[in-house]
Amino acid sequence: MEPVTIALVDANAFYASCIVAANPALRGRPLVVAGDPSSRHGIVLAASYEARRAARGPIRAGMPLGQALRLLPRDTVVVPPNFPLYVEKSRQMFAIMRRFTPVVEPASIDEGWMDWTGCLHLFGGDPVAMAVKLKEAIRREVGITVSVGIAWSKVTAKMAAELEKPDGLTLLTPRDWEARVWPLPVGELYGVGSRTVPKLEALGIRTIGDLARADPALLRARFGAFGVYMHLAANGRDGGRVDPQAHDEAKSIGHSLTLPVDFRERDEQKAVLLSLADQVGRRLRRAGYLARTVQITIRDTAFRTITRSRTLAAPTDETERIYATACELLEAHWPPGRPVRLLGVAAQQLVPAAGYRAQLTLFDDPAAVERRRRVDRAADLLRDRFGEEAVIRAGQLLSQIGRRVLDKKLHGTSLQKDHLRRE
DNA sequence: TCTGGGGTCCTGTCGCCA
DNA sequence: TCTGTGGCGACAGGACCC
Repeated sequence: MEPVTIALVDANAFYASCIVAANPALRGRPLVVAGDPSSRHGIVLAASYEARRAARGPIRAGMPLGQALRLLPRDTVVVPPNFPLYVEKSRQMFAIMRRFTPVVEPASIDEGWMDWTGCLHLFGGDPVAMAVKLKEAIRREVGITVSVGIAWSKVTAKMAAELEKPDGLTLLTPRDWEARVWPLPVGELYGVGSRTVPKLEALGIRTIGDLARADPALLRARFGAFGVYMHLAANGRDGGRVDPQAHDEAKSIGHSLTLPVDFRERDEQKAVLLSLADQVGRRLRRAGYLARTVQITIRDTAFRTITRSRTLAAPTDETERIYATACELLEAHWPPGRPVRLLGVAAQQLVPAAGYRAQLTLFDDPAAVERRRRVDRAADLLRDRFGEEAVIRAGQLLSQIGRRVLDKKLHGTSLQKDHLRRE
């Protein structure tokens, strides 16, 4: 029998819980965290359990705010997101988890896996006793509740945590798996989303149990490697191991922004790209990476999204190069005058900057490289000292777009992933 | 109803090259 | 020299997660 020593800790309605922890007067009231609909950011990021219980239908993250409010009671409190607060609460939560074991793998800002194999003896070998202590410490010190699932692998622990929310504690053994997990709809399995469910149903697979009993050869033929994963996961044999280093190396760094109104003018579009490239470059430099590839994302008024990328002659962390490449991609793939709803810039194919920089001048005019580096370094220093708004690039000022448009969403969200990586 | 922003991983296609 | 093949990187898109 597999040892039951893998835990998943999942903060409940995390953004909403953080707001309540910081403003106890809101406790017990239906509350949703949502962006501003007037700038087309009006979707639900989180809903408190009071709100979910009081609603006349399911309230899900990602739902348009207007739609949610029609289901919610009139006295629902709508609050804007506060990303620095979430980052701080998340740091506190993971610090507590690491007091119990160093083997912690963050999955996102609000959940992470733990491997208790080496520390369970400190709690008399009782995983439930350990989970009780952990939940109590997080509740007392962070002011939020978490659901803990304990099982024998990452996916089984995740499924265990999903069985009881909020403030749950579920220990799942291989013996329980069939009885408790197999009856669930197949879309409840971690990794099976809304696109896959209809395809599985077309094969007569409606529950996780159906999936577990399905012919693995059929699943492989229909879904490839993903089919193999689904079959193993449905049988509780995903084999996932907790890897504390899993997020130490970033694979991409990107920013995107839904514009308050569609932008037609090239100047306006480029001003947005500059702001996004600036943010991406700053994060690259801060994290010590160079990017080989620059990708842009464009979403049109009909919500169709394209991505276009270019691999550079030499990797870079310079704002100006990232911006120039983003502009080239825009010019090459988006006709002038065509309106844009969203723009994004991402750095991919990252390599550590240490030890690489000396080679860069082989590809470029050394004086120009040095000048750009000094501009970036000066801007970074000013922002470190005086805040993100201390430096605005000329291209942004010259455009007709107000700072309001560019700044609001860009800062803060980038912290979500960076803080998961240990310095 | 009117649709955010941050990511990761996988797959298919195409061109290049041995 | 011609043709086939297989590996690989670049590129684009899709699906999923919170």
